[in-house]
Amino acid sequence: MIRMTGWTLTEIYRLLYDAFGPQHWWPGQTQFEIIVGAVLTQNTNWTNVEKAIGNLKSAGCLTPAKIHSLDHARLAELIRPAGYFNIKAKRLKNLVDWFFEKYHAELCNLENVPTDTLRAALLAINGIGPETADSILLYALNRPIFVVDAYTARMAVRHGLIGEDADYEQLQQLFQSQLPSDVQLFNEYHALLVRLGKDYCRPRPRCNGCPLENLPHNVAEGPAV
DNA sequence: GACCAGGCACATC
DNA sequence: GATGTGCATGGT
Repeated sequence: MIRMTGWTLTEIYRLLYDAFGPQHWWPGQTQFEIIVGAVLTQNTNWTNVEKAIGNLKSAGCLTPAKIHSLDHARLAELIRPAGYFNIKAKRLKNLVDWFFEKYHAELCNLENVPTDTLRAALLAINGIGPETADSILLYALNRPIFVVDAYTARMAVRHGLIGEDADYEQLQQLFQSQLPSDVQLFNEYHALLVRLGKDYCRPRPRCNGCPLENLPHNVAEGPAV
């Protein structure tokens, strides 16, 4: 087991959970809403995503069939508050088109598909990268996949858990190899890391009051990963 | 007014 | 294979 900081990922999880409590992720009332949110939140503040999802709901368009049938301009208009609305409209369409053509837009048809197969299929869709695919797998489809994001990378690098040149797959492997394969744990851990990141782990870090401030770290010199 | 946010694809070298 | 750039809104 790697203990470069003297702390295991399980112990770090406990520090975060004790400090912040349960985060109740993913915010979203249905599986499909979570899937849409995963695309809309790309490089965007969640409050902007909420507005876009609100627009889709108000227009009665938060269903696979509606998004499938909407023209690009109308979809882009509805999701405008989430930013990058033209590119995200295409990405949502690509995802929903795949869901229709391959699985007839029925989530139950995904249940028996192995996680690896599903992940590869999602990654093959233009506009769905590793973080978006993994967010869908974990939060919408309840698969035990750890979601890595910029905050995860910053925390792991700054506390010496991994080298700063680590890529997405290496970071994911770090967490998945050291933690039990547990959907609820992966759900809460990622959400807690986002909470940590928002409060303390920005590109210009704040340390005072950080639940991890007593861990050996190099925050002052740490790269803005 | 600058910085940042729960990325990704594509062009260029 | 690594690096740079476009995509865009809204909060701090």
